[in-house]
This record gives sequence, C-alpha cells and structure tokens, in this order.
Amino acid sequence: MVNKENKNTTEERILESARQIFQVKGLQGARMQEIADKAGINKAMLHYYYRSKELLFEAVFEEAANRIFPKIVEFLNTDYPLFEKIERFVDYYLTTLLENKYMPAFVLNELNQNPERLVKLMSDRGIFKQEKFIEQINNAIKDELIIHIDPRQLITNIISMSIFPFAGRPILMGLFKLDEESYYQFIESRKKEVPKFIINAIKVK
Amino acid sequence: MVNKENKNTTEERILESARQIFQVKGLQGARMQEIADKAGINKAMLHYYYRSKELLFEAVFEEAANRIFPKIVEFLNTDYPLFEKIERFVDYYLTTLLENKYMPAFVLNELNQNPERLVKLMSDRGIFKQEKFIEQINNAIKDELIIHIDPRQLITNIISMSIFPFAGRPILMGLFKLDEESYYQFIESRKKEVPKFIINAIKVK
DNA sequence: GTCTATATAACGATAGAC
DNA sequence: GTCTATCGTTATATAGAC
Repeated sequence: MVNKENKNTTEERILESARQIFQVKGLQGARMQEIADKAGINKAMLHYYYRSKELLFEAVFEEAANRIFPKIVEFLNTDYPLFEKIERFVDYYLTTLLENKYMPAFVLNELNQNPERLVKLMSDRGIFKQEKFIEQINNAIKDELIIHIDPRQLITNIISMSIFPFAGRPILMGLFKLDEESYYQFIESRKKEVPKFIINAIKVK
Repeated sequence: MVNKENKNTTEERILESARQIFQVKGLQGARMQEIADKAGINKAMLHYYYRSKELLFEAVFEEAANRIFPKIVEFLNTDYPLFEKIERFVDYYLTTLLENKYMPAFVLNELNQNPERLVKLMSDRGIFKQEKFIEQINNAIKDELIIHIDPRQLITNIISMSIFPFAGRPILMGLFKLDEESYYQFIESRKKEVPKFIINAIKVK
C-alpha cells in the first residue's frame, strides 16, 4: 500500500508494522510487542535490526516527515504562476494526505512534544526555503494581481486549510455526521473548493 | 492563570498540575510522579483523589474539550449578521487559544487516538448543533450576499484557519523563524487578517 | 488527609542456544 | 538471522502507619 518498493524482508516488514502502530498510537503509546506481533516476528528482532524503540521510531518519523515537508518547498520554488501554483499545491497535498490520513496528526503531535526534531529536519537539507514564493506573492501585490496581504498569513491559510481537515478528521466526521465514504467525498470536493476560496480571497477584481 | 476559582485545595492543585503535564506530554507520556512533584504532594494522593491515571486524565481532557467545543455551538447559534459572526468567532478563538496554546494539539491528538471520547462529548449535551448557522449561510447565498458555497466547506475553512496555527505552532515558528514574542504578534494580526480573508472569499461584490 | 513502603505488572532490552 | 527465556527498570497502584 504505502510502500511500493516493499521487498518483504524482515527489516522492511518491521518498518511497515512500526509505521502503522506508531502513526496511530505515537511514540509513548506504541508497544514493541504489538509491532512485533503485527510483523509476525519476535520482539528480539526489533532490537536486532533497529537497536532501540527510539531509533525505530525515528526511522518511521523521518520517513513520514520527509514525505510532507520537502515537497512543500519544492512546490513553493517552482515557476508556475501564483494561482496555478496554489491550485496544484492544494490538490497535491489533499491527494497525498488522503492516502496517509493519520500522518498529519502524527507529525503535528510529535513536533509539539519534541520540537527539536524540527531543528534536525531543517538542518538536514535546505528545507523551508520560502523566499521565492514570498517574492512571488509580493510581486503579485505590486502588479495588482492580488490584494495587499502578508505573505506569511497567506501561506499559513493555505497550509491550514490543507492539513487541518486531516488532523481534525474525527471532529469533522462528528460535526457533519460523515462516515468514511462521505468524509472521502468531502475532502475530494475540497480539491476544487479550497483553491477557489483562496483565489477569491486575494484576487483583485 | 487558567483557573480563576482556584481554591488551592490539594484536589485542585493536583488537577492544575495534571493539566500542565498532560497537555504537553499526553496520556501515555505523562508520569504520575511528575504530576505529584509539580503539585508538591505525594504520589499516593493522586490515587486518593482520582483513583487512577485514566480518571485523572479524563478530568483534564473533558475540562479542556468543554472549553473549546460548547462555545463553538453557542457562537454559531447567535443572532449576529453573518460577517459580524465570523469576525467575532475568529477573534474569540484566537484569543482563547493564545492563552492555552497547547490545548489544540492536545485535544486533536487525543481525539485521534481515542475517537470514542468525541461520541461521549457529543452525547453529553446538545453539542454540535450547526443547523442554524448552516441555514444562515444558505440564506446569505439566496440573498446574493455571498457566493454559492457548501456551508460545511466554509465552516471547515473557518475552523482550520483558527485552530491550525496553534496545533502547528512549532512548524510555523520554524518556517517563519519566529520566537515566542513574534509568534504572539503573528497570531494577533490574524484576528483581523483571517476574517478579512474569509469575507473577501465569499462576499458578492 | 497525608505520608512511606511495597506490591504487582508491564515494558524495553539482552543473553545465549540453534 | 531467528528464536526462547530472562534481566533490570520503571510505571501504576495499594497497604497500612500516623
């Protein structure tokens, strides 16, 4: 499912089980025994391949974080016109997260409990270079294509509307009385609704 | 701070300590010893007053959830005109959450790990009655005050932009290189920026 | 009500046979 | 590389004195 190049080695089976357990229960809530059971192997094997719970968790977390963050930057630095960039960005994120619906809550929670992980992520590579996108927004303001707005506020709004519906999935499902299928449809609609909403908010008419 | 009617009894001191520890570390991450230390009493007292860790946690969680959810509904059912209602709602939430910045991540995470708690919250009282607000939105569409939009999508956007900046606080602080003070200022600005953004997005010009 | 001391269980981790 | 058995620690929870 998640991992196409699954070689089905013991090491890979452990990682896949760890993904599923950690993403739902978090670092503290997960049990090594449960991960071993799901992988169909013994608890000792977890330590043979990953030494400790902490290291196994880090493997899972970094993989998840690397699926979210680098693409943000990649997108922000492409050469698409502003409105098209926003449309593509929202569509890409809703699609990705719909296939990994536990990931946002997992990553958000872990970064709240352990903000140092973010520092590590940022220094690992040139993540979070947003200068180009900010410049693009400022140019669009100068050209009177969009209204005057703090680029950081705009970016925050885009990210909020893309990620919150997943982190707050139980709330939305309760609030609007959605089952799995109608929740899926609701997010699908957002792929067009959210860009329309954003562009409406900033476009100079 | 958080609790004005603090009677400073042992029971209340325990609850206050539990609030602080649980909200940062979660149910599994918190240690009863740590809560006892912060309260300045012995570990046995926690069990004397709250029987178990689980029950102590529930006291904290329900208090936090009850500070977030009931006010949502209360607001949605007031008689303010649509735009004014949106302005007041966003302002109220950003103000409240700025004073309880760990709460959104805490509640979101707990509801993801234990969605049954939401069922309990919903059945406890008439929470989540949004019919009136949905009707108000639909009327505004008919009156050509706002563009055609699914009321649920609009509500989701409002909530997303109000709550995500707190649940994703470490990310925003890293992304925009904010310290505590400039983060506070950034949220303060949102009290005006977000309603403006939303009304721009839906207003018929 | 509040404390110290302790029971009891669970968990992460390792040793050592195969 | 994989297993069983077990160690060492830490956690929640309780018993019982004051």
